[in-house]
Amino acid sequence: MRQVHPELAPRPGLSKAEMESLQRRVAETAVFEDDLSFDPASISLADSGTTTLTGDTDPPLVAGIDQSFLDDRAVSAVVVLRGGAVVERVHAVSELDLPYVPGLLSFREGGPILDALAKLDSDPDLLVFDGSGRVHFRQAGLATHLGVVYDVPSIGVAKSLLCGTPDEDVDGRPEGWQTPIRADDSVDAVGGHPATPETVIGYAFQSRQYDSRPIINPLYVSPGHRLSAETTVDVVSRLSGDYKLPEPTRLADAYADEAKAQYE
DNA sequence: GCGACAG
DNA sequence: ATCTTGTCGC
Repeated sequence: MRQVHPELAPRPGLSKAEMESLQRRVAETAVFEDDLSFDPASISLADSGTTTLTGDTDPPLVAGIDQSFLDDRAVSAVVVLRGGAVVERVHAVSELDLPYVPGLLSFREGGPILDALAKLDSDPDLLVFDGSGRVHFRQAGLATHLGVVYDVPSIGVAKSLLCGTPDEDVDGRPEGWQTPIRADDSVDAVGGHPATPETVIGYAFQSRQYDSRPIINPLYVSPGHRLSAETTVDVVSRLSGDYKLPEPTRLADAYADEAKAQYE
């Protein structure tokens, strides 16, 4: 996978103001509408090989990315799926330069993730990140930032909401439920277009809800790059298996822990 | 000053 | 994110 915009890659040593201005450039470059090389409906977790008889084609390559941490090092893991089959796994251990600061996550975790993605042989059609995409103060969260660097369709899947306002109360919703997340005052304009409450920057999505106890919180999904908010939820639902997190993310999460164990 | 915040 | 025992349920 080649970086189309290496000049926009998160790099260490920038001041807070420089990081924010780089994020504004990323947001200007990002495309929040569908520009895909595959049909979203072809996304599936079913193991479907090529069926010459019907002319079926292989499902798209989807990469799940997640990290685990040791002291001041990050273990970045990437798991690539084609349908429900794992076709490649890579990981990288990198030194962390910055602390976690809300809104600047891509500068702490982005570099380490690029280290892992550089080891990838396959060329994913879609990147699924653990964190926000467009749901971000400058509409340039981790998923947007790295998706733009590679100019590959990307999605952000977060377990909590960074900013924006859900249309409806998200508590105790049934499986499959979803509601738009709209821009609020904390979300900056992009491309001369102000971010108004009409701007849908993501969706709250209840991927799972077990009959029993603890009410499960919804996922907060948002476009990273080259997908609309609507297609983003659709794709995440297609990538959902038996757990709360979409399968690529869940497998990357497990692999990050597995790899981490080798270094401690 | 208050609020409030991905991983 | 990470530190952690037990506990409920399929």
